[in-house]
Amino acid sequence: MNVADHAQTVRHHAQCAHHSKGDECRVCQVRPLGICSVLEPDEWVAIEQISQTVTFAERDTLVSETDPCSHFFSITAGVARLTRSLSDGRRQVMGFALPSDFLGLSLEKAWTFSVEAITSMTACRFARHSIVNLVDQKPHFLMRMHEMASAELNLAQDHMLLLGRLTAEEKIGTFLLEMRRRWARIDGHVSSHVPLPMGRQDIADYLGLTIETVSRTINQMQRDKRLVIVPDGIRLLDTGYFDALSPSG
Amino acid sequence: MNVADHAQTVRHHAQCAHHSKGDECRVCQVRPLGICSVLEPDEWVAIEQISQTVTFAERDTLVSETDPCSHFFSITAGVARLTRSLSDGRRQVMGFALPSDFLGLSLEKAWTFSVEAITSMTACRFARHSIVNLVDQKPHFLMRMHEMASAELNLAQDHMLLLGRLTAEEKIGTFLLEMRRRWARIDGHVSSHVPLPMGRQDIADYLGLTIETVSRTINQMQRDKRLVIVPDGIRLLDTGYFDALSPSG
DNA sequence: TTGAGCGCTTGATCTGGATCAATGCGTGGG
DNA sequence: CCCACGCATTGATCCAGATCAAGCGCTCAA
Repeated sequence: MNVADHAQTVRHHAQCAHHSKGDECRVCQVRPLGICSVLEPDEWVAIEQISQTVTFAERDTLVSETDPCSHFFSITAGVARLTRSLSDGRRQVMGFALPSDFLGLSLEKAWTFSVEAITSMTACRFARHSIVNLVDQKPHFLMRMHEMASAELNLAQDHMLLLGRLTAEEKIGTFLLEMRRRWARIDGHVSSHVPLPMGRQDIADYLGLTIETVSRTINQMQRDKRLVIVPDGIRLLDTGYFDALSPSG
Repeated sequence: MNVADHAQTVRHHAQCAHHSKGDECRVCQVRPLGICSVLEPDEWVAIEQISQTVTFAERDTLVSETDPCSHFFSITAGVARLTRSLSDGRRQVMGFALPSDFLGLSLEKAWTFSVEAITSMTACRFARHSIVNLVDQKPHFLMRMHEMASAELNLAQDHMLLLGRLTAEEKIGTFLLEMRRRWARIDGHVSSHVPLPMGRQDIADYLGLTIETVSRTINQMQRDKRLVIVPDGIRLLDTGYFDALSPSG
């Protein structure tokens, strides 16, 4: 039994405790941003009936690279990392999943990466067959899946350019602006304060660097007054510097 | 007027010359592999009516990174490179498009990469609105698009691991096996002979290396009797070596 | 036939980031 | 309170791959 199955059990108890179904969707903070944003009011019932709220603790594994894909997830709170690993331990972080992100956009029968909770998390969990049924019945839902997968592909291509052709300084600068942009979308406003819940090693494995290079580069930026390191992330001081550093702004 | 528009004109004349529409699809070599594989016989007519055969010469630009997307392409012969470039000239080759590959899977309104012909090419060209209509009317066609885009995303993630975490030798070995696999799918059988129509600089920009490192690594592999360099590519000698080199076989 | 140009190879040297090696430093458990 | 452990930082050194610099060997045009 993997952690995701265990989370289901936990959820089952919680659900029984307050004797209601559907509260979650009505109060969902990320519905306008996530996969559900495409649903009409009369379809909320359908999505609620196939969803379960699940929670994960820091370091829990949501899915493993080798798992068959029995469930999809829509993240409502917390942050996870998506990783692929080689047998010798080398690891690439494919991306970070933030609230409103959907895991399983490809609709494929097996996962191609592991997902691990960086912070404690909550997510809506859907049985794979339920989503496949929904997609068969609601073409606009499939279209939404396709749009989100296409956006992912576009981001993946941005990241290929970063990994293949940017310097360490450019990689870090681009990463910080990317995180600022993603938090702004979730929070509804841009802030110079950029939370970084992931550790230095996760950042290194995302950017194709070592932990030492990540640490040195960020600390050099602090010495140069480009940013300030704060307990949960960084605060950007010289945004002009970062904009000039990053190929796409 | 870009090259793709010019190709349309050329095609228009060719079409008038043999007074027929639809011959192309009936004799299409890549239909079982490409986007059209999902179509039922009665739908061939529909796809024929919205497609035009276009040809490109070596070095032609099919689409530019900044172009709006007015047409999609399904490649029937030849090879192209998909690239993104930085203002200072640094370039990342996002991938190589081979026969049966579709350009425009994301269905988005603008291109996010340039496509340039490496060899002379032929392709089926579709107006964007025609494909969008088809997708609206035929959910299984949208599903096919989604499957192909998901496969692309998966490949992009493989490539992120390659760019971020593999050595030069591993990158080259993985690339050669990837090309062998892709040609095998098109040719219907695996061969130790792997055509490489792209130049060394294209390979370097695909793998995040320099042209010198690509050349040195391939020539070292030849000295080590792992492969033989032939005029149009390479021939693999020691497949065990390459399988061991590549993380995913 | 010649030679100009282009793609590829090869050699010499350099360097950005990796590796190796301590040292802080905050936090939670005993 | 203290200590242990996990993370981050910092310093010293190394090296894979980049950069700089010639050549080589096609092909094609004059």
